[in-house]
Amino acid sequence: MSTQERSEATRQAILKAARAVFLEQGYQAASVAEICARADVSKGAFYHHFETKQGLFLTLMEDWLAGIDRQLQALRAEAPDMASALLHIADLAGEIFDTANEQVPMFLEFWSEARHDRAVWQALVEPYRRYEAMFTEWMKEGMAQGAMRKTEPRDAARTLVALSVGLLLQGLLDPEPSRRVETPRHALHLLMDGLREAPR
Amino acid sequence: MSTQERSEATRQAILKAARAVFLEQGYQAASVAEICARADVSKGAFYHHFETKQGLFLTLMEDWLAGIDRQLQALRAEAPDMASALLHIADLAGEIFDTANEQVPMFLEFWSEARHDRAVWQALVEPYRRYEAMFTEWMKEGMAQGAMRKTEPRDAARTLVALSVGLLLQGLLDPEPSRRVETPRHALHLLMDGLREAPR
DNA sequence: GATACCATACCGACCAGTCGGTATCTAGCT
DNA sequence: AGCTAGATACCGACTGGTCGGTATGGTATC
Repeated sequence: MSTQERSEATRQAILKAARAVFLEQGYQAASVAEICARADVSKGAFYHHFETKQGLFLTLMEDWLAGIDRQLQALRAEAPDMASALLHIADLAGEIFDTANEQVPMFLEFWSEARHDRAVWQALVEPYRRYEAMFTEWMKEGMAQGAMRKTEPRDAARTLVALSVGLLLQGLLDPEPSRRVETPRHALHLLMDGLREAPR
Repeated sequence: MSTQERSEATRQAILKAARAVFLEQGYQAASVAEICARADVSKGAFYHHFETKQGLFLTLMEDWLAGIDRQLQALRAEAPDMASALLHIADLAGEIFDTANEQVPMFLEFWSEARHDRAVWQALVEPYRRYEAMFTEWMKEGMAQGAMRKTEPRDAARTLVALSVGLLLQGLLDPEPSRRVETPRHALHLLMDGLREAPR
């Protein structure tokens, strides 16, 4: 293995260990020493690869957000037709949410740290605004294509996001996986019914 | 002021200061010394009134949960008729959520700490289950009274809770208060439309 | 004089980050 | 090919400081 490859491997080992320790103990409680021990790496190596503990945390967050970006882009590419997409999204919701659930604890960790750390806050809010804008566009398309009734697209998008976030967090409280699949499916159906056509 | 009163005042001062410091810095980062300084009280006083830092945190959480309990009981007492309650809840949602928003940061603090602390976790999950059961009952009543269409009441309740939690967290990201009022109103309307009668 | 209430000094553990040093590799020169 | 200067990757002891919690003592109230 070349030096470069070894270096990259060390870096990845640190990132992996850090993710685990942050999840177990939380960002604040996690110690650099333990991350190093878990990665089987010295403190020198740690500070060679990362500026500070916060810097490492931000790197982790950027990687995570990049993953979300990719998933969303893929989702959009797969279903260019909003009408059919919205019809099926509720049926898929169960699965989607069950897989996403692994990442939720880290998401919570990012969020709660963001509340007390300017840099983390910035790095989290900016993508959130992007996602909100993106979903709003989707909603507009859905309305234009007649797949859903006309309402404030931005509020509709925010509602979808809020419900998703709520469902994911709810999943954390639930030990039984069946509810983590069924409730989102049901929930998205309910919301989509409300979004489809005015009843009454 | 009697000794008892003074003692109680000290206790309350500590609780108040602790709330502020926990909100500003988070549970882990908050130091007992700073809480004492903020409450203008010595460390001796602190450890006279509370077992540990965690004990204080749990007390804070119990008080907070007791407040929720009271609010929910009041809500239920005010609207014994589920049919009309569900019809109006969406219109009221904006206000409700705007007032509730002050408490959300503390809620997040409880939740994220619960992920890493057994005792906190237990103290948080148990009431959550109670609330879920309570909402489920409300949904059942709503269905029995013909105010909403028949679906899984438990999933419907969980959906309502999830959406609420999501909206509250979303409010944290939003600096402009108008969205904090409008989005919940809109969101609850959408969900209630889905809950009312099957469209298609 | 017993007890509840509070103050202060202090302890051992721990923590993020530093720093002097080593080992390995690469580039350029001869 | 052999040699060397410098860069890169890494090591681990150490520092200055903070933390939660305790031990001990004082004082006002019952």
